[in-house]
Amino acid sequence: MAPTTRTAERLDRKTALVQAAYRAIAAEGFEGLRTRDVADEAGVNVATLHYYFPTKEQLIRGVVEYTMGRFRSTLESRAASSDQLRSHLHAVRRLIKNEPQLGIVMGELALRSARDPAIARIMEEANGAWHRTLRALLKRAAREGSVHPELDTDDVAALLMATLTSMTLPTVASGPRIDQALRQLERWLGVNRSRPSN
Amino acid sequence: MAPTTRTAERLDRKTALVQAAYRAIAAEGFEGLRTRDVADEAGVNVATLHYYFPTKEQLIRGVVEYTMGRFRSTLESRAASSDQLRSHLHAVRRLIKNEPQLGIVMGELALRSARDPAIARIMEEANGAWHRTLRALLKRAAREGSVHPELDTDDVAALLMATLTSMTLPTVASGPRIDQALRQLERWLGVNRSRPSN
DNA sequence: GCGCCTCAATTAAACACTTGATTGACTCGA
DNA sequence: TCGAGTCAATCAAGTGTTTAATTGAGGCGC
Repeated sequence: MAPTTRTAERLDRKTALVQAAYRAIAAEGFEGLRTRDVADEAGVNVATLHYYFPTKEQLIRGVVEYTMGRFRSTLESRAASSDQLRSHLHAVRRLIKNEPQLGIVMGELALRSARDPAIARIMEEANGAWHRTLRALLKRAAREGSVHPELDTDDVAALLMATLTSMTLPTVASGPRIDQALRQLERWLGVNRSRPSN
Repeated sequence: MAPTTRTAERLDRKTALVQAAYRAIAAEGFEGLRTRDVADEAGVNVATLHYYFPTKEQLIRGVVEYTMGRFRSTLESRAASSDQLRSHLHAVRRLIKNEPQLGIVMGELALRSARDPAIARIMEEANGAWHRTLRALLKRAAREGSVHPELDTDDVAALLMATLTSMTLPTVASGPRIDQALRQLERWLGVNRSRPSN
């Protein structure tokens, strides 16, 4: 159970602190983020938190990295064949459904990016990559004939992103409407299972 | 310049406080909402704020009402004829574009609704009304032949809401992608101006 | 008109508690 | 012994809320 080396221990503790902060933000928002609570949750003293993260700001940076990493790993899903597009949509939806905290924290970060240039830059970068990924998936699907070849891939990718991003808002994510929205997207794309392609 | 009656004066001051809080939330989020700052911004003493709003919580309630009212007045737009749908989409987009604060505060409220049942209830109610409005617009458009008659109006309405709601997130609202997304929606709906209907 | 009272509105100054950050001592493995 | 890691205790600056006092407009008897 105990880590073998100092370095691993140190990593463990840092990660534990970041994850505690992540959970705190998910539960109470940035509004309710308290260094004491995070330290308690991680089972250490406040001073220990400040040993690893000199300022609260740097702890937040850690949460940003952790959160984006969590999300990125889903985006890089290596689905099999032609319906990569469909599986991508479902993967994102499943991710938020299985871990609602991730959606909430992403939402908090998105809102914070309006006041925090560092976060804004990171989010913009990630969104750019996401947009390119989606556009590539759409182009391939168009080439393979599973979606209409004359779709404006830029615009469709933007629409997919907007819809998926709206899941970070509890008012959207909680009800049944997000599933309805995704279903309609699949219908229009022609990638829904019941009516395979045309 | 001076209000004529006591009641009007009182209303003015309450409104001034609510609007100051509204601006504070837009600028700093709930995280940065301070009663002193709000009072200062409204040009009164902190105690005066608490004279009108016994607790910070009740001040926030005031902001919720104010914000939802602002949004509702746009939803009830009485556009002319068949392209009510299109004009509704544009009205919402224009609203957020002209007053970015509204989008940000709505986003903050949406996130807060995860921890505040009172806000959750209000937002859910508003979303229900919005969904019904959109569905009605879609059904009328289908009857009039401007959109495909076999669309699942529930699902399309949900998709429209998700896309529009994503505008409350700065990461979406700031770039050009939200306009691309809306353009694509109009294309699929068949309500875009360049290719009127089919 | 004039003195007296009432009361809504407003304020300066606390009050009680929180919060991010620091300090200095202690632990314990290498 | 040395130093990375940890903690109890502490600090300065907030932070929502309250209190006690002041102001000034309106009512009323005279």
